[in-house]
Amino acid sequence: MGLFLSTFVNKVDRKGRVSVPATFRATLSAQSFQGIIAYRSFTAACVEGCGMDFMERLSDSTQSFDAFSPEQEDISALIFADARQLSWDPEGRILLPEDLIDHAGLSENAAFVGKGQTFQIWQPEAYKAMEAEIRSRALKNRPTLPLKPKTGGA
Amino acid sequence: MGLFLSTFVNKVDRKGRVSVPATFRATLSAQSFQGIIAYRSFTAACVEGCGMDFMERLSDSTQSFDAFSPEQEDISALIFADARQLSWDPEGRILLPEDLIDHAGLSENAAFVGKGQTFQIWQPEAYKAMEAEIRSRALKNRPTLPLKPKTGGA
DNA sequence: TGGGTAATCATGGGCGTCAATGGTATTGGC
DNA sequence: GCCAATACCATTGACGCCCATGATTACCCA
Repeated sequence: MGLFLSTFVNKVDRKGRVSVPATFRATLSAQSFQGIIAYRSFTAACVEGCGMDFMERLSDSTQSFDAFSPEQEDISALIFADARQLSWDPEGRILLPEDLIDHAGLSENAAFVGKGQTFQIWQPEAYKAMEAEIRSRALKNRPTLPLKPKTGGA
Repeated sequence: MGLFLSTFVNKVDRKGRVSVPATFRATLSAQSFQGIIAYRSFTAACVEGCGMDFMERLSDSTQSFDAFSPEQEDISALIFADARQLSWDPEGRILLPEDLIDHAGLSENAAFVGKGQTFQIWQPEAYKAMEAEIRSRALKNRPTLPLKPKTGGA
């Protein structure tokens, strides 16, 4: 399937360009759109990233709401209206729009944080702090995850 | 499939012309009608936009109402009767009809707001206000979206 | 096992192209 | 013949593409 794993910190040059980690690009290479979809997280100071396939899955999922329903409206505004298609150049870099940079507080460096099906882009220090917080919470709460049975070969 | 993503603010010139964002034109390029379908939103001060394909899907969906039913009547009046086909010129601009401009309160600029399968055209300030409201609500409510399983190759 | 080599990836900067925009000309309808 | 819609053209500014470079990693062979 191809997952987004690990965390990579890359430089943001003075043009606002930043290299998408090669492994992330490899994960996305089979998709129709050669680039990433990025939108502002509506809960944290970071940028959400994914591929076009995931966006289309999101779109399919909203179909369970009726057209013109309020839920449909909100999700659209938060995600689809905010999403940008950032195609990468031949070297694998994307150009980060100004408001995404502002929202995540990016400056010198950007951290690409794998989250499985998707990934996030953080200001490295901010992510470090967030990670520490999550880790300390995990020590207390011991979160669990019900494992789905393996989907046999098919 | 091709989704309408992101938000683009373009100028409305003194003739009432406005460029349809190139990416929107690209998603519509495969369709039969080279232009957009536009009608007044019946819930907000904006213009709804889509391609001919979506119009036909809407038409199919109204079949779930009985012919001559009140719902069928209403939807027809609200959408089909109000919809117009705006084809773009060689530069990719459409001419906005007067009543659409009035309904959305457009003047200098027009914001093309992607909504996945469709898009909307807003007066930029009005959309900003609407978006801020949705965003603040999202911070409180933390909306979630049940993801449909990936439509495996089949 | 260690050194050398080649390939890949991240980075920096210059240049060409296309999209958005504004204006003018032309055509067709009333 | 006037008004409006559309086609044509010209400008500019952002973005995409090309080059070159450095650094790290992976690979190969002695």
